[in-house]
Amino acid sequence: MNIKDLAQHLGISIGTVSRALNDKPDVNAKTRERVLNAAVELGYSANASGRSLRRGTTQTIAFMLETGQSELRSGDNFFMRVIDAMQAELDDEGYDLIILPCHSKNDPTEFLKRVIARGTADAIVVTATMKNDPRIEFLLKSRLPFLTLGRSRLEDQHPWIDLDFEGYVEQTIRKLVELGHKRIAITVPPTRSNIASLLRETYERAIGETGLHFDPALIFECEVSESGGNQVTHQILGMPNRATALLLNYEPMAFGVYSALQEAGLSPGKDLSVATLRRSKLLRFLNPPVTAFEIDLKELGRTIAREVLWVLRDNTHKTRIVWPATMTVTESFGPPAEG
Amino acid sequence: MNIKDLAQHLGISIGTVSRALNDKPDVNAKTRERVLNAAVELGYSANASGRSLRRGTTQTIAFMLETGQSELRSGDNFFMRVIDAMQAELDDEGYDLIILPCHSKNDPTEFLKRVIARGTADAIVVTATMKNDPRIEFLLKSRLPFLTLGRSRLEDQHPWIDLDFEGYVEQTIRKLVELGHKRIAITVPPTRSNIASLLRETYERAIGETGLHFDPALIFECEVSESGGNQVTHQILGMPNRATALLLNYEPMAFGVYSALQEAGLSPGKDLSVATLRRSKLLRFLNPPVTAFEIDLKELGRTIAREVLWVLRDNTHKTRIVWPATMTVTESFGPPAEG
DNA sequence: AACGGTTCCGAAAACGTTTACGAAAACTTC
DNA sequence: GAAGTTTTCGTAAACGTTTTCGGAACCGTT
Repeated sequence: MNIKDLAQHLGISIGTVSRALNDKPDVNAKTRERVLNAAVELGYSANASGRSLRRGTTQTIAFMLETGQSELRSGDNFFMRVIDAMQAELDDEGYDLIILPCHSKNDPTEFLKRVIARGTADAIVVTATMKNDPRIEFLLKSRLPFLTLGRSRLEDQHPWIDLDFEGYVEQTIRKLVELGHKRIAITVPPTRSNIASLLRETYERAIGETGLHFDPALIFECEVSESGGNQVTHQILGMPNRATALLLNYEPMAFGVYSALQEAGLSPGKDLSVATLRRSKLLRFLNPPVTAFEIDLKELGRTIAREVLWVLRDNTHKTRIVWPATMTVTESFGPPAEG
Repeated sequence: MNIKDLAQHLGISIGTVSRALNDKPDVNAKTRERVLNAAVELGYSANASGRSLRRGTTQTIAFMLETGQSELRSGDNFFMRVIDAMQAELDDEGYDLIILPCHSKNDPTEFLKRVIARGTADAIVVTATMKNDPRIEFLLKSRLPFLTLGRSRLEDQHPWIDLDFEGYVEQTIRKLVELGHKRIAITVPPTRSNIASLLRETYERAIGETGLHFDPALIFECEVSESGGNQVTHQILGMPNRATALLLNYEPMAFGVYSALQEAGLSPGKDLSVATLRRSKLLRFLNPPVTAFEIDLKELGRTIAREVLWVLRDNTHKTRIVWPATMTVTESFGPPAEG
């Protein structure tokens, strides 16, 4: 089913058929209708390769995610929800979404280079940004419009959307200080991710602003997983002058924290106040419920879609969005245990 | 960076460049090497549209998943893991994997039709099959090679890979009967999915084989979610002659079951034996651990990749794979409570 | 030096579109 | 009814690649 077949079937030229299908002005209303009807009747849809080749555009947005990373495996499918909403929004604009899973064993920059050279997508969204991200440096030099989900060292040079990690750290610390806490611990991923440095910096600043003593020993590099939460809790319990509160950055870690406390005969909110970033359905099964921040993933996905299209159409558009998260304080917060 | 630019830079014709890059026989070893070197040096990679147009093949496998479905939201990212392994395997064979998220608000058959007409992929993997699946009927009429992850009414006419739901139901029932259970309940999704009918049929057959009385009231249609598990447990506890065991089909449901039991002052394994299909990391946080079946998702992903390529290269190849799951019996199984 | 046989390469067609261009036809205006 | 204007359509080039085909260039053999 070519455009040639379709034209032959209608007895007109392929040029006219193409114009009719693409809503070009110079085609008679009658013939346009004939063409449109025949197209749906014969199930014609323009071949993607031919169209892309001629147009130089693929009507496709790529979402690059590095699989094999634990952060993808978020208990409640962070990415699935975002992708879902993105697809819906892009579809409305006539764009396809393709997800490029770049396995962690591959060099992501090489992967990107190939994607660009081959012209698989008109724009790309990259996730899991690092402070120093070679992918971003490469994309900046390339011509491909892109948007990052996460900031970087070069954040003033590229459009990005990121979660409000500062708000998370600041609000929880403020609340904990109100409750009387003096030794507040935080976990950071043991990676070069931008999240890690952002958490560190914000933590130090927020602690300073409250007038508390900043103790680097309260920053725990730990695996972003349930067992990571477990380990860090054991470490805290073994400290001489132990922390009375703990900030997590990945919700499944809370399970590890809770189970470690339980083993020790301690309880969250009494012996250790616990907070985590994203409220997910999973967390319902923690008792007591954990203080967490709600994020509207559906709207986030829609926004990413809209913004990447904006960047695509106007490469001067500067997206700088800190995506809000709203705190819900629960019984996992309480005054610090006596000394 | 065209092939034309590359050829010009080398002072040879584009035909030779193409032949060199594609390992065709009739090109001098020296010039081939020159071409290859220049290609990596200048970062040339053949444009996808041009190549696809000429070749009639896209070197791309599509993985269609319908988002917005609760089953995708599996606690431990069933699909993410499968996709991860698929991508790695396909990459080795020079194929790209693209994921087509078809939002549930769209008509999946229309979606497919467009994908095929536009020629976005050389083959497609469809998931979440239904007993009567219009997508499969459509694909059978089309020329596009495909593989389903899940069986259907037409399972003898198309290649498929599916989980061993029969094994799951049969083995758990046999074990429960050994323990003395007489009233064994099962949950099935309230959809027209093939899984639902497969579970029903196997349940009835397996119950019959053990000589137990088959009671249709022990089949519970319920939401495939935590709250679904919660609701069904409440229903069971309210029954006059209540079930003493429950088979789930989606691991997060176990959380709902456990919490419902806890509210009622009952405990899993003592008052209600509980089993579920897929052991995931999530389940570690259930106490007592739940009897579950392990599935090797990495190998499953690899196998899907290999099989879909096989089907692509030889359309007579008949994939019929029931993917094994191995049971681990835990304290969530026990003899039935006294009556 | 003529000849058959390789080896290598360039020219050109083809894949399915879109679009610039020009021309035919229809319609207006005097 | 001629001239100008508008509407509508066909022709052909172009996008970047692969591949067929034919022919140079080279080799060795007579």
